[in-house]
Amino acid sequence: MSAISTPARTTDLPAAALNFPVLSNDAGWRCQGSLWSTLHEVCELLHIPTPTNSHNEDALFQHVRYKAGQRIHTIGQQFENLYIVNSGFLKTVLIDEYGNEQVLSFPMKADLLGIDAIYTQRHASEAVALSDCDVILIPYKTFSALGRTYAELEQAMFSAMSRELVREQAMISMLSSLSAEAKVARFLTNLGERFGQLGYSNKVFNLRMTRHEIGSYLGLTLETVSRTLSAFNELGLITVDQRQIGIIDPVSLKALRRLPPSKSRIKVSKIVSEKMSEKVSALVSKNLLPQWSPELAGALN
Amino acid sequence: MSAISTPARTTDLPAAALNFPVLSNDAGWRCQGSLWSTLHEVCELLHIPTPTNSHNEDALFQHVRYKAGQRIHTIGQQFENLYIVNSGFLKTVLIDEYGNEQVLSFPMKADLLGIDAIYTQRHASEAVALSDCDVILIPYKTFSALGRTYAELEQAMFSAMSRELVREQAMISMLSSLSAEAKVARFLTNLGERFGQLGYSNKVFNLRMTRHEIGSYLGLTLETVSRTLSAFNELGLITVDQRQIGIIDPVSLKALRRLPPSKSRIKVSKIVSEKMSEKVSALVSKNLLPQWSPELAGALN
DNA sequence: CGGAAGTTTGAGGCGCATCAAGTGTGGTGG
DNA sequence: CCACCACACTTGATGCGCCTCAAACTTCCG
Repeated sequence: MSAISTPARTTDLPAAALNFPVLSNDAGWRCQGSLWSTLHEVCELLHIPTPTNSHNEDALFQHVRYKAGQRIHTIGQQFENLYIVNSGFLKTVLIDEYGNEQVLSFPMKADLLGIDAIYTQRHASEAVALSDCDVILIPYKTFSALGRTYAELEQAMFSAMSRELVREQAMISMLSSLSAEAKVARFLTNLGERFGQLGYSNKVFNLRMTRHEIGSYLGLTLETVSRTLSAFNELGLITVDQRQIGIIDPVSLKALRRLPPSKSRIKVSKIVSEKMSEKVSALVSKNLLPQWSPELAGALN
Repeated sequence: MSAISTPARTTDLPAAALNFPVLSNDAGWRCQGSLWSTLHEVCELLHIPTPTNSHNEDALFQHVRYKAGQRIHTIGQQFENLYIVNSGFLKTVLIDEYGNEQVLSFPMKADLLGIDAIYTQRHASEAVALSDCDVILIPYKTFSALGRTYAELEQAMFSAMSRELVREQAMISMLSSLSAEAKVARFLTNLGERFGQLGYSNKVFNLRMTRHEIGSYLGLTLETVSRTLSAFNELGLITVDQRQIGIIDPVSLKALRRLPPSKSRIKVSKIVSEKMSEKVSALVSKNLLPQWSPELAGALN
């Protein structure tokens, strides 16, 4: 991961002369693309309405290309830009006090990066390209100014940050209450759905990340991830060929859970398992069964 | 938790007649306080600079009092207000599809509630008073309008949301990489620090939440929380008397960790444990030792 | 072609959940 | 006022889910 194969740096960036937020940092060389996007194009990418009365003389936003392995920003780096993924796949990671990586997300097209830097004015996490990427650079100063002009923009930003907050809350809930199988199952279906929203197949796709990165993201070891994928494969829920995933039975995958973690609430779990255990265990091997699923619960009423 | 002892609802709310964001929901009766705060007072509470040129004719913000057990907002409830805690202690929880509670945070004075509702315009979580509370109500419409006037306000909001994002990221990291002991230790020291910032003692304080709620927050069972507290007590790191906690050795508590979860990075862990194991294990019983702490790492160089 | 990195699979062990029983405690009603 | 009950907490016994360690295999890339 951290071994970045830095391509030979041929020339210095001419853009450094501009009073634009300077592009040079130690995260690695970036091949400066010639593409620039208008505010309208950016809004379209993010699926937010273009501000009314926006003029063409509004700022243009620079595209920057990154090769797989390069970092978009690093922890502690001065905050200057927000980033929007235009194409490619990345990961964001936290590095703890002892050098351990914690994967936080796998951003892809239309995702927004860098908002965790607003508070301290320094990036709290690191974003690394998992494939070649095209990223749109939004200078925060420019964004702020635009926000003062177009209230819709500011509103969209609040909305995006709120959504991210909710996503992380769901992550927290998942991390502390789901079994390893359920985590992997959800990971696969969520990834499929995201690919689907981007126009790709939601059934067959390539994992861009290693088992290790998946494990870090889900709070598991890479061995557990590998074993779980193999188990799903044997059960006929998915097909696995290295990083090529085919989702065969998305319904069962989504239903895959574990018993409620404790006596938090209703005490039906025991009844369910007593009534259904032999029946269920006959259906699927091990405890990879979609037990405690809505269907099951409904079937008992 | 979910068994709220709803006080006898004596009369209906007279305030429902106002065109103010209506105070009546099914979350329970609220004793309407007579207190109102100015924008200046709110900014002071949040430790953000009061907008320059702000006039006294700016909106006033209503205080609302809640008794322990009452809900400030519920999941799915229409989003109308942000809330700022003026006094008291609460918890925010997510309820999953099967009724299980997931505690997300324990807000106290100066904390902001409700920002996770901006995205969907419905509250994604539930806020419950753990003690009698005084909460300031900020109608989102009012806030938006003020934000358009005072750019500093909007900036402060972005900052607050970004901070919350970073906090949740740290939570995710902790949930997936720390041992039970380390989680509880961090929980105690963090809580102490927060009390300290509010002017209370950071060494001696009362837990306002049950072991079950702590467990939910940390991704543990209540039994494990209880056992860990007892163990810390026997080791002389803290004192425990029901919910009364005394922190005796904050340094060791903070240093308390676990080995890196895997071969994520540097491979010194083995060397460390080989060199130090007998020495360390002689110092403290079990594996409650502050191993892999900065001090230890430094001691080997 | 060789080495590094990623992946799979197995064997074994430990951390924490689970189940269970008993003790304290605060609130409620007799 | 005390008795009672629901609830919170403690502590022990047991088991299993997932981590850890290890070895072989595959893929990729210089």
